[in-house]
Amino acid sequence: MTDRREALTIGATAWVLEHGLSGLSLRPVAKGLGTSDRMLVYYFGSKDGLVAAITEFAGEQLVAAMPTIDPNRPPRSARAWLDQAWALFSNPAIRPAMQLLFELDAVAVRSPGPARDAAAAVTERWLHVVGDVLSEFGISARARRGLTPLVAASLIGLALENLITESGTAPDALRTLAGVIDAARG
Amino acid sequence: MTDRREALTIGATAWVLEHGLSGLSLRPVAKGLGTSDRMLVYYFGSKDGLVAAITEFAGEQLVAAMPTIDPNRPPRSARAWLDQAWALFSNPAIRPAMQLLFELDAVAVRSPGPARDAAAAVTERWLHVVGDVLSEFGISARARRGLTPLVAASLIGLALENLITESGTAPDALRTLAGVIDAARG
DNA sequence: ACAGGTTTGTAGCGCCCGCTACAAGCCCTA
DNA sequence: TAGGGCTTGTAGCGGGCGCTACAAACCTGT
Repeated sequence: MTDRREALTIGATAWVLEHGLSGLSLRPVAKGLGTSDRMLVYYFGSKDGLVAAITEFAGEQLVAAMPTIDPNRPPRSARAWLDQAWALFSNPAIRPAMQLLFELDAVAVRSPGPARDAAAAVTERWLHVVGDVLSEFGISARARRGLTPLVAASLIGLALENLITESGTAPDALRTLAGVIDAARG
Repeated sequence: MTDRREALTIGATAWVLEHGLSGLSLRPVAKGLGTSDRMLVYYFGSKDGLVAAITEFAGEQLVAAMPTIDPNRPPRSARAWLDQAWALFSNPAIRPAMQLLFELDAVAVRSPGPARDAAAAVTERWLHVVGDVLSEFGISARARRGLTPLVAASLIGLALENLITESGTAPDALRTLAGVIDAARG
């Protein structure tokens, strides 16, 4: 049934969030889900099918988790939104998702396929979200053209750096970035 | 002998640049190098030893390839240096190295070990290089504090985005970033 | 109650994996 | 030239891999 397949997809994605995508093999995943490799092949056709389903679902989850603007609590400044976004990116509970994102990126960078599709969707959505936020702050379309990809790339780069080195430079960078955004409001 | 080990490390790194690090297994690598898996185990102790040697060497290579300032041809503006750095990052010949960098990052993000050490070394070196460049442009230490990690993270984020989506937003972002740097020269 | 399609369990095939035992080859010293 | 360590080739072990054949169990509509 489709329900069962969805449940397995959700469970397998959770397994991947915890254990990583790279070393995935059917039997351990199946055991973790209380089923057998036979069933995973039955529902997903092959290991590639399972991985595709996981990446697709994980991509949707990541897109849904983007730190957009809450209409009920609109941030009062660029700084406030950046802090809000950074609090999400550096939240330990979100860490597995960030790890999976960069794992997807690594696969996507080397070859096309479901991983690249998912990574590209997440990236484009992220650009869109940042663009909306900047628009909300009254930044002109002309200024947004360069500022949107700059802000989006900065946050991704800082998140990656933060996961690797924990050097703690992000707050300073975010303060500077907030100044850049404020200056663009004109 | 140590010479043989170094030669195998170099060759294995080249193999990984072409084929990726994640699916590495001894026999294909050995065949590619004209030797046997037996020899790789002999010289590196185990597969983990080989991977550690590769990541370490690749990390050194990446560090050595950073787009620092050429004293003979100092760039005349932030824009010029950014263009120079971006030309390197988006150079097709460098692409395998960028792919390996993000593959190392993905491993590093999930667990400590040689990959994290290498990735952290590359990241810190990159921060250092960017800091030097900004200093060269006469930007104060105070302004550099936030600007250095911002510029470093931006370029990494843009490089990643560029490899995944080829959306072509990087030039606009770089133009904006150049304006930010120039403004900081005060 | 029963037939027929859908779902699941058992067993195992062939393959590649990391790694090792063993012996032969090699080269340097005496 | 003989000995003895460093280096290499051959063969294979145990195990996990993706995947499949086959049959039992299950559910559903009549």
